[in-house]
Amino acid sequence: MYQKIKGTEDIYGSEMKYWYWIENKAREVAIRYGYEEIRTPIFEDTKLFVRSVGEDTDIVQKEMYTFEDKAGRSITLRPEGTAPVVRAFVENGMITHGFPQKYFYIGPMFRYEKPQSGRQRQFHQFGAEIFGSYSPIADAELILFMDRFLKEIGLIDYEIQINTLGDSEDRARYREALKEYYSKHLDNLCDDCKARFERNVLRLLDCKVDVKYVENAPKITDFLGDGAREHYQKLKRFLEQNGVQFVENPRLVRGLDYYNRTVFEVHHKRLGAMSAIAGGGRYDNLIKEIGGKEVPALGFAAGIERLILSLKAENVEVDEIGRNIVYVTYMGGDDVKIEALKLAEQLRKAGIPTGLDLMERSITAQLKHAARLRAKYCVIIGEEELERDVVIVKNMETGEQVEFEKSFVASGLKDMINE
RNA sequence: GUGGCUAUAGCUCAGUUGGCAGAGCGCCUGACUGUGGAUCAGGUGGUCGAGGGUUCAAAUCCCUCUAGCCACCCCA
Repeated sequence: MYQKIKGTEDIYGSEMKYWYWIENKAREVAIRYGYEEIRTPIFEDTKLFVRSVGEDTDIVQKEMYTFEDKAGRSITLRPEGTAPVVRAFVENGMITHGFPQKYFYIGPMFRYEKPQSGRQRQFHQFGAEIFGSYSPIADAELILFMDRFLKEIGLIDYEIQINTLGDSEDRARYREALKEYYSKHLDNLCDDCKARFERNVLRLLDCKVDVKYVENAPKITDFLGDGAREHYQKLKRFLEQNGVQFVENPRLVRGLDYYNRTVFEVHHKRLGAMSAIAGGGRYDNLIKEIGGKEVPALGFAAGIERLILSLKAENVEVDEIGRNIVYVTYMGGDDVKIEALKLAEQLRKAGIPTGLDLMERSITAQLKHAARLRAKYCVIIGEEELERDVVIVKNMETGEQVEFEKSFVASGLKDMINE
């Protein structure tokens, strides 16, 4: 027997309503905020991700699905959504369309990680990007949009954390200071932190073991230049004045290298270790970095699987996916079956979701099946009705039955459904 | 990648010191043959995750692998 690949999921049945719910809300809210959908390929040139996400990041170091195609090109299944959108923006000359530009995407991402609940190797993200604005009003609007989306899918129990990483010069000075500070304690640090010290000092702030050193470590806020400081203060004020609940987390460092200034993460309080349901920030240098002009940008991405876990944790009721409202049942020979097919077709043409027995079961079994599908009405036709050009319409809630002349069934049912 | 727990029917799970593989739910059929959800009766359904080993005998004990879950790592 074949088994699905580790870390992948078949999505069907009672799970599907959550996907419809989130995807529909995502599209609806994004369009309300003036975002256009963009669909980029699922794989890209490996170099795009190495360059944008960062050579030293975990994603590039150990999590990418990279392979050679038949012509020897190095291809990578996208581990995140921003780099492809930026590539498309540059490659298609979208800069000529004027600023700001706002795009959203929904689709699968791939990272080779050890799976557990809320972490798959193929997972799905809803993300959004804004191109062109340096202003903190853009940061504020993006976070408002994300917050609005989370609220409208029904979530309450989450926390938005924000931080600033300053500009690259600020960060360089800060890194120096951190190195100096930690070099004194290097022997006492955990093994992970010793490695981080070499690879990425900022990550030391994330450590849950060496908490006592983190507390006394220098803070980025003391190293900010005027521009970054002002940007951060304005953003906080804009958010506060617009009723966005957030907390500052000076230790918030993100796993992708392209961020500067604003970064944020959203954590759901009822999830376990995989509590980050969304995250993002500003990346003013990325577009230039991968060969475009200097265009400021920012964005966020939310993990759909984790949103679903959050919805379930909060017992949010989501819309059921519509099923058959009407079910056509019949008893008799081929003449009756032909008529049943015609009837079902007529109803469907009229826009009514209609089921039809395909199993040639007894009328009892057909009605039983229709009841189980929670059809509101059954159309019943037999030899008798066929001869008289009528059908029976049965209300499945009340049990009432009425006869309809065949040509009026569709309009009659429509009226009954809409009342 | 490291450590721990787990894997039995479509789903949730029971299966004692090794001795004929079970229940509930679901699904199907029927309850005087042209009328549904309740009830009742019957039925369908398992390579006991895979492979090997020990044994007269393995779902049960041992080994390897695979997958899932939890924590770490990191992130969506």
